[in-house]
Amino acid sequence: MPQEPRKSERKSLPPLSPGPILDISDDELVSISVRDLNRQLKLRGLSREDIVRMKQRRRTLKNRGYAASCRIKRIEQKDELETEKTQEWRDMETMQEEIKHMKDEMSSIRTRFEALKKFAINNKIPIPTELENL
Amino acid sequence: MPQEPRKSERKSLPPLSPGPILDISDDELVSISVRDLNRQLKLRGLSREDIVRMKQRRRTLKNRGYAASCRIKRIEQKDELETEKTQEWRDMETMQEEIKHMKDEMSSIRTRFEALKKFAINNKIPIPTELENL
DNA sequence: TTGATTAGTAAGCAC
DNA sequence: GTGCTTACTAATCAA
Repeated sequence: MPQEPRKSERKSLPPLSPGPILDISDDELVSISVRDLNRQLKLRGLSREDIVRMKQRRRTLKNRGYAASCRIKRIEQKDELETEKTQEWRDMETMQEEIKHMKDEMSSIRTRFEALKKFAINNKIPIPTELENL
Repeated sequence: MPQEPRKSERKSLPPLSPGPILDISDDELVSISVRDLNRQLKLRGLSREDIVRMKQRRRTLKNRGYAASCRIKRIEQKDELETEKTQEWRDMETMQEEIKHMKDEMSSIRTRFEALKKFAINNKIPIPTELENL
């Protein structure tokens, strides 16, 4: 099928040339139900060949749409993956901060415990062994 | 361009029909340098039309290859994203465990500190205020 | 000219 | 039949 050259514009395409007898726009042809299409075809008494051609045009138009949704779906899934990755990255940052905070707190506790122990030693206070080590 | 029907086998495709005069396989045609191609074309005295046709066949074969690498690249990038996501998920599990472990440790320390304080109180040992609270 | 990317086409598969 | 997916072609753009 010949295609008009597309400049920098790739969104639309000239409609498929209508059949020699039944002229119907691309939009109509993809929208119409098979029942109604057959009715129109019979009504206008198209030849078997023209009918086959019209069916094929419909199929082609449908395929054009399917291909488009397939591409859209693909980039949406990719975007989704990237979004999830970004979110996970944020979550990890939060957790890293939580860990850092806890480490600081732990270190502070140990320091103060050491001070307490030194106080006990300086004041000759005996501490039970099981309480001595943190 | 007519295409042979592809059964369940979509990896290869029958070669483009060779030009009417210079017969060369698809593989050779895409591999050969422009220089050598021109040389062969001149050598065999092909008509201008045949030359154009041969050039176009070469371009088409090249495009076939480009399209293939493009598809491969796309799925590789997707795999890469998924692999990274999996790794991040593992990292987060590790960090969760680290946090849990630290929480346990912190809780243990507080418990023992309380025991120590109770010991001091029971033994009437005065502890400086600044050492009293963890 | 080459390589990459996009929309569109046709084929095959699954439902 | 319908819808989706894939390989391929042609057009277009960038280098």
